[in-house]
Amino acid sequence: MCLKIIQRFPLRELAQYIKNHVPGVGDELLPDIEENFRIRFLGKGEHLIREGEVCKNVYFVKKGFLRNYVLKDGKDNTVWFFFPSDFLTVFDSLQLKSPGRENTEALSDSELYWISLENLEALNLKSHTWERISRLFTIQFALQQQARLFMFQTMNAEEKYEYLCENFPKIIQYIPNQYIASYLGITRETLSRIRSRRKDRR
Amino acid sequence: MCLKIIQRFPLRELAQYIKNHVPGVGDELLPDIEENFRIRFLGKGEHLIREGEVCKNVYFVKKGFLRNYVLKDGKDNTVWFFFPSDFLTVFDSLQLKSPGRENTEALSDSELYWISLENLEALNLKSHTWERISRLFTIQFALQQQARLFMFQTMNAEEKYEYLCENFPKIIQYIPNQYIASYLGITRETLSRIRSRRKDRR
DNA sequence: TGATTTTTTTGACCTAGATCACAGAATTTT
DNA sequence: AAAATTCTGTGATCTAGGTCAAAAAAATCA
Repeated sequence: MCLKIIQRFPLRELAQYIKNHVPGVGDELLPDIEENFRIRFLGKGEHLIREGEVCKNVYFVKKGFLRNYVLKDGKDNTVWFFFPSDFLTVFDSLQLKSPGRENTEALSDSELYWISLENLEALNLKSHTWERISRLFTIQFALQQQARLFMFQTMNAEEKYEYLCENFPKIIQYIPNQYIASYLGITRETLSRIRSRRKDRR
Repeated sequence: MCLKIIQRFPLRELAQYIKNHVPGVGDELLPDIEENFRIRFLGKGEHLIREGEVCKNVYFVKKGFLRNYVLKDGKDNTVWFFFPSDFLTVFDSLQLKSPGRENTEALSDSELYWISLENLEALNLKSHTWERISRLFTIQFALQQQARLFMFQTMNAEEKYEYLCENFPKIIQYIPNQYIASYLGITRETLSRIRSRRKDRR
């Protein structure tokens, strides 16, 4: 009885998050969650995923913040930042079961829950509800990608930074400028100049 | 009996496409497809969707090719091209039920099947199989967005064009260069110079 | 088929943002 | 707290790709 409570306790963020984001879903998921998710700790600076690996898991950030990046011609391109209550994976590697180009680095001490794709797909096959949950989170991912693509296709350096300030204040607040620049596809120097011009204007 | 065959006939591309792309799915979908999809014709140059509208349907291209584009500061940004057997919608507008920024233009006389999101969601709710089909096609969409984003973040003009030639020869083959340029986020002039340099080299 | 419109190419120039090179601030380590 | 490292800011240049203009080629129309 007491053990049961202790077991459940660590996964409450995840269960709560799903309940908040998928209408009509309740506590019936808890047993599946408990059986299938595990926890993993990462120290600041440690890597969770390296390019060339096939990513076989989906992670959920309990604590900390992390960054996915791709190296191309020695240049560091930040793909995404992850904060508590974000799902983290290398989407193409996971879905295509092929080696990925992305690396995942912990920017602070972090705690993650994770499930293997194999187990997640078993849940999706077994239960319409899990299939629906997976679909809804895939929609969220697709919406993020689409919005970011729109940013890259239509905005200049300054507009991209403004967009970030308005829509992702958490990134501005917690992430070092060098990574923000690499996330926006501009150099540290350009970002620095944008920031100082911006300060002048007010 | 004969009527039934006639009714079914026009939707065979769609049913076949789903069967080809979703493992373990067979003819049991046909009644749902017949009941929920309608056909629509568009002449070359006609618009299917205008910015500012809430897109409430998902389309499937039976014949022709089309283009989604966004206008920003008078500049035309091509978002995507659609060919036979592609699904077409304005994803964010559809999912968020909010006015979209995209326009859809037929680049040739076209025929589309379409279903309302309302009816599609009813199928998703009623049937685990439809939920799965929807999830798998959402994954495909997300993969496309991710790959395109990678292109924008990491490639220069010439690399983007090479990437297109290798991965989307259909676009090179059928689409006027001005739209290819706008799809790559470069000017017609730059594309023209890349193409002539390329011709020189061989 | 020739006339008109649209698209593509080519050249001369320009500019947003990159690169290079340091100096000053912050962090982190000892 | 001093030393070492890692970040951020600023100036001087450079360059990929944009802009403008006008000709050549291709597609559409009558």
